[in-house]
Amino acid sequence: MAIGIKEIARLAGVSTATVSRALSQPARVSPETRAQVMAVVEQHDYRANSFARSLRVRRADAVLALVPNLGNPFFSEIIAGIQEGLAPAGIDLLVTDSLSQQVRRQSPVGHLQAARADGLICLDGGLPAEVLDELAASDVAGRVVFACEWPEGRHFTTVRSDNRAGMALAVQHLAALGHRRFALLTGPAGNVLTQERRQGAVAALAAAGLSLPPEAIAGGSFEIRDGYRAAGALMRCAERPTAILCASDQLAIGCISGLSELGIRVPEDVSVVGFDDIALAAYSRPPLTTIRQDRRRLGRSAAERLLDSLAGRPAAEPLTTLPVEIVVRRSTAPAPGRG
Amino acid sequence: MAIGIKEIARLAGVSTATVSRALSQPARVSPETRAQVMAVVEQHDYRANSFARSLRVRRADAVLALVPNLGNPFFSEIIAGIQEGLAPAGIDLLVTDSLSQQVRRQSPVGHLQAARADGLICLDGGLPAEVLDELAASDVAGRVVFACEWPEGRHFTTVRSDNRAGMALAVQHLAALGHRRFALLTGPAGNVLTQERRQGAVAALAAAGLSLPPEAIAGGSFEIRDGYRAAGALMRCAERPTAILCASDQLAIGCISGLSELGIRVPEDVSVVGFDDIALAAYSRPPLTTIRQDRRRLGRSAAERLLDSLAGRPAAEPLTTLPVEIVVRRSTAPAPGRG
DNA sequence: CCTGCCGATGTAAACGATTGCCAGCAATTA
DNA sequence: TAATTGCTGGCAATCGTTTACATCGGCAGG
Repeated sequence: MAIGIKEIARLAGVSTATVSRALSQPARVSPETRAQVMAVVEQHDYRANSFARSLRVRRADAVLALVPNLGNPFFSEIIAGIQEGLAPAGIDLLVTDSLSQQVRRQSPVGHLQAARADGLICLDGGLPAEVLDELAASDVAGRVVFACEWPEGRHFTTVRSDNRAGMALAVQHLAALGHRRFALLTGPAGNVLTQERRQGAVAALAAAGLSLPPEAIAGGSFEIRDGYRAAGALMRCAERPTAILCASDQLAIGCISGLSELGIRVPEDVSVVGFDDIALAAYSRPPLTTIRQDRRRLGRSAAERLLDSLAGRPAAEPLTTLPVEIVVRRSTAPAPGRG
Repeated sequence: MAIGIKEIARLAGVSTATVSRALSQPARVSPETRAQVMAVVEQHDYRANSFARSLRVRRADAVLALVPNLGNPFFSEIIAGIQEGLAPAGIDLLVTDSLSQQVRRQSPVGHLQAARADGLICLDGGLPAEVLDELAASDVAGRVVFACEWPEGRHFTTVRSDNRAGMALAVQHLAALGHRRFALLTGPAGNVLTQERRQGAVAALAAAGLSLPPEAIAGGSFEIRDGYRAAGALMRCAERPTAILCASDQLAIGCISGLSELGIRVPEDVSVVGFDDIALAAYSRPPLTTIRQDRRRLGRSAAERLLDSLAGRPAAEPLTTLPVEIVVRRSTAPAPGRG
């Protein structure tokens, strides 16, 4: 089918070694020979078989990204960032999701063991312990980077946003608007982002002399639907909150939607802050005040970290924390009665 | 580093041939031998080097998905569907975007030529002609499937949604509500979906005895921002439309946002219909009436089509058109004055 | 003129699996 | 008893590269 190096060598009247060298280390062959080889190469647009090459050099030139759920649009921007970081190095990107891995009972480490990928970028902080143990094995750990989420109590290279600082920004913004009664819509239980953001919120509230009563905490996923559902629950609190902190923009949008069903106006009656700044945040009604995390940069940074590590220049600091910022739009306003 | 088949063979006291057979054709070795081999295999959790295997069997067990823009969340669901269709067959998914390919001046065909991927699923209908020519080459064409978008005037295997029927459903719904003055927010010029959807709209309007004046057509991308911008333009029409057909949900959401800035209420003053039924459509305000296309199924179907084709059972019909349906929510209402 | 060196090229051995072919052996059949 | 059949398992070629090492002129220095 496809033409091979032997045939190119024959047509150019040189040995296969020379063809190989003409392509990968041009300085090693004389200009005339190189031109001669290149002519034949281009004429047949020959491309070296990547498997033979990978087999020989023991390098896949590919990395695997493991995503909790490929269908979740939240991750697309991160994936794009990863791709962006990988492309200049000519590294290919394989993707798969944790779900299908589990279903097929195979571990992502398989790809590394089979030499199919040189490294792994993992966006799922909730991997089972036995998988984490595999990843922590000495010959694998150096080829793994966690991005966005990460498993607790482990020591993998990790790139993440400053989740606590983000929640602190949200709290400060709302407190400055005079809000005193807060509620929190959290993500899934056990998720590390849920915990970080909650702790960030609690700490910032404490710093402002405020607290978060247990009944003012709802949620349980990052999904729109749960934001919608939780709106009702929060409004049944004895002390109705005037400000709702959400662990994701999706939760915030669902929540606003649920509030409006109840005849509660945002931001007049209640202020809502999201987290992430997804594309739609600016165009939801009302436009959402939220914490922006640069997901593309997160991905790019993870890719670069991994590339460094694969090239044998491990970062001094295994933990990279990217800054976040607050984007004030129109879902937040002064607390009622302080107009 | 990783253990090889030779070592496994030695430890199990058999030849490499037997190890290979024990793993890939268990029936070919006796139960005792198999057990013996498997014990050693599991003890070292040996995984055959995928490159050596691919080199020998001349199969990558991987396909490449080419996406116009990885960062666009619209595609994530399709990608998830592709992965879903590929996983049962044990095929890996490589992804890249058209943009980074262009920047690096390399064609996606390169991956096929280099034997890195067995096939290509292309979500970008706007590839340059020379790339399409490469793809149409006889030894490549059978390994390519277009999904969602497709290039016109070519004969690639294609899986798509019934875009025309979708627009017809939208028109019929609005016409039944008494609307007579329509506007259309289109996607990017030259995009095949833009054309299909426009033609679907025009045809359905004609069937209802209605027409679409040129000044009632705006847009130019599928992005939110352009929906927002276009809202103003449409409202400056001499004959203000009472119904706006949008080529994407993002356009619709942007448009509604723009209309609300102008003090125009949806659906009281103007009805708006989207296209796609993205996750947020149900939770935007008002909840969006839209045409649902099953993006996951689209991806799955494309993967299956490609797998069939790679396995040498090409479909009788190169074109697969998936049904769409209308989801009526609250962004549409009877035309003003017909309460 | 000889020696040594250097740059350009070729030779051939890996890389790690799969698989066609064949041999050995036991069980079945004539 | 001899011949046939069927099942196991080993040998070795093969997939298409890369690269260590050998080779071969040519040229400069002695």
